[in-house]
Amino acid sequence: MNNINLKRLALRLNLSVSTVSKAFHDNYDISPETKKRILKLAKQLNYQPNTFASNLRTQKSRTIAVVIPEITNNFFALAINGIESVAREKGYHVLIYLTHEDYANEVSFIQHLQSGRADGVIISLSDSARSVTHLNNLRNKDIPIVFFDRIYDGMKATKITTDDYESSYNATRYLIELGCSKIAHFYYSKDLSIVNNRMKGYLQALKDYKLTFQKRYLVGCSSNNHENYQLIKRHLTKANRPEAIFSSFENLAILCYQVCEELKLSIPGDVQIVSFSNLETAALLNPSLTTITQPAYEIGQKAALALFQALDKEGTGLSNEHIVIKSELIKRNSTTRLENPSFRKP
Amino acid sequence: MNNINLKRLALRLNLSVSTVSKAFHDNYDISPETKKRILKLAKQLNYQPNTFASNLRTQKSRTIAVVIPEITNNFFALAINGIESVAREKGYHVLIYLTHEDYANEVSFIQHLQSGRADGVIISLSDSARSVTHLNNLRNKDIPIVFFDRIYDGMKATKITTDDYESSYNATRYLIELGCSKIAHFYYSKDLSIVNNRMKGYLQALKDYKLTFQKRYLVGCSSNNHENYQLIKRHLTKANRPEAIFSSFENLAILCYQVCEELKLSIPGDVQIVSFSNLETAALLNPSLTTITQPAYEIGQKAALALFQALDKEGTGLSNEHIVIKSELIKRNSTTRLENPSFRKP
DNA sequence: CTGTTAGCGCTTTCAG
DNA sequence: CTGAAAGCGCTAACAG
Repeated sequence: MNNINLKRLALRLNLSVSTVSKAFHDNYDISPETKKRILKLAKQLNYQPNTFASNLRTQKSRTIAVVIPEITNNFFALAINGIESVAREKGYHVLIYLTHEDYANEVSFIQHLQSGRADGVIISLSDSARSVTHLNNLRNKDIPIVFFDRIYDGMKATKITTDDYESSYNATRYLIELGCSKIAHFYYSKDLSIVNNRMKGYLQALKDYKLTFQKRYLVGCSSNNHENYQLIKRHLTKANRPEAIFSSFENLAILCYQVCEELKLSIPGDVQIVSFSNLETAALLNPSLTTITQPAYEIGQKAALALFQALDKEGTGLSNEHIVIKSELIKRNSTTRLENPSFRKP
Repeated sequence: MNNINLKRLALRLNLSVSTVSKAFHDNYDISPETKKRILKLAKQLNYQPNTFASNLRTQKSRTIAVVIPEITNNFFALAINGIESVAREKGYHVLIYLTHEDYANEVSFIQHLQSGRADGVIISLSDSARSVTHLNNLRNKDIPIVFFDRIYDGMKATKITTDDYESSYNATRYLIELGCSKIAHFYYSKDLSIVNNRMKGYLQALKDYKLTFQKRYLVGCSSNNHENYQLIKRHLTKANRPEAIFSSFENLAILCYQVCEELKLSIPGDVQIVSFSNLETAALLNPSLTTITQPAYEIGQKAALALFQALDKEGTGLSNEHIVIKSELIKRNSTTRLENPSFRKP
């Protein structure tokens, strides 16, 4: 083991371990020359302090954990991008945990994170999450939590969401103003806070515009896309098929596209579609997709900033702030195109 | 600090620390009843062993690091998915580092990883990577490295790529067989292994089919998409504009789409486009996009498996295997559609 | 089957 | 300005 450590470094310099250690932590009294000598040899020998030893000693990991349902989804990918950008700036490391919408995974991850592996946790709840004792356990160990998008309201913690209710309301109104009266809403995971809010916005818009709500236009989907495909197909084949679709999730909208293609329904000629979606490139490729787009990168950044704030004033009582960020209704139709496409920034 | 640890657990049970410790490491001799007692109290008190203490002691972190250029890219997102799936199965944790194609970031991440924070590293090189002393430093600390997609050939390590040369050759041939003779190739980052191989496949196909290579159809792009947009526009406005485009990267293909839209060129009527792309949904939304699609999830899995193999037989000499995985040419045109869309699996 | 003990490598107080 | 020493929490060899 030619591994270099403080002790060996000290030995070669005829200094004590503590002196050498101090050289790496500026604030200590140590003569400039010795410091220079130490740093020089350290660089030369390519010395890297052992993370675990210092973590153990200081009880800090300089690491945050991000727990999300999935990553092959532009919203979460962008959010991680935002989180990583501020974490790196602060010299923190980022652990990733993917629940794949499985509550058991979520519990096991959170349970493990009590080990101190991370100083704080940013989480977007899994689809099937119910009990939250695992989250309470974590909190009892003074590990701060920040929720984003799929939040749990019952815990004192910073939460970051978008204006799901308002944007859904506006999207529905947009469809109504286009002249549609038969507007279907496709959703799943009724237990998720966001799903609920989106549905409420939809229902309220119908109400305000005096459209009678029809139960058959409220379509709860499952997590099985093949089943969903058939379900959607059935709905678009019926005599009374909807003139417009408002979808809670991008992948449901994509299924709608595929169904329309199979059924030779033109979009937006036969059916209008508006969906939550952050898949900018998809939208760019298909000019008839109107989307509600969440500023995922900013959400990620905000979440990370909130977490660091909590870490800084640790113990001073937890923030219970609920930050709501505006999402954008991006209207497109076959004749207009997006100006200044922002590509896959940043 | 109400934090529970081995010592406190032992105290409450009137046992020694070591006995308690043994209860958590099955293989030791310890009476079934004591073990049960210990585990019971541990669960009750919600005990979680301190990661850093055991890491420090065992010199193992049960953590791997993934260093990639970006994450808002379906290829890398899927790859992480694959990596995470096998890591979780093995009880490993995953650290994420995003270089944003910046070599300085790559160096600093790798430099830090010598601290032992991770047992091994999976990396796809940054765009601008040149010197590899940082990688050598890491290797000197016996931290295994696995390369994927954007590999560095000069180091003894497992490397996983797709058949870039062959798939590019086939894609080019496909365009030729459609009757195109003026085929442009758009690329960037000539230093990347994959870019080189893709270009070679393109050139060889031209040669084999006796098409004279024209320098102006070989278009090197930059990392600035706004510049690229203009560049592509210029190329598609010229009198002698290409009949087909073969693009090394998805985002360049998307720019082509946008340019075509602006110039009112129909795809595939006026211009055929084939591109490397893993953005399945985008392809689904736009039926005229023909893609070379890499099995990113499998690549991630293979990379992780290779890394764990290296970790297992640590010191027994490094593997220098180069695994090549086939990518798929998915042909689409406006009249056919994909059968059995796999959605965003898995 | 259980306990004692010696560190892993680092930080940090305290004494010189 | 430098050094000695204690200890973070855990593991594992060794003794009993």
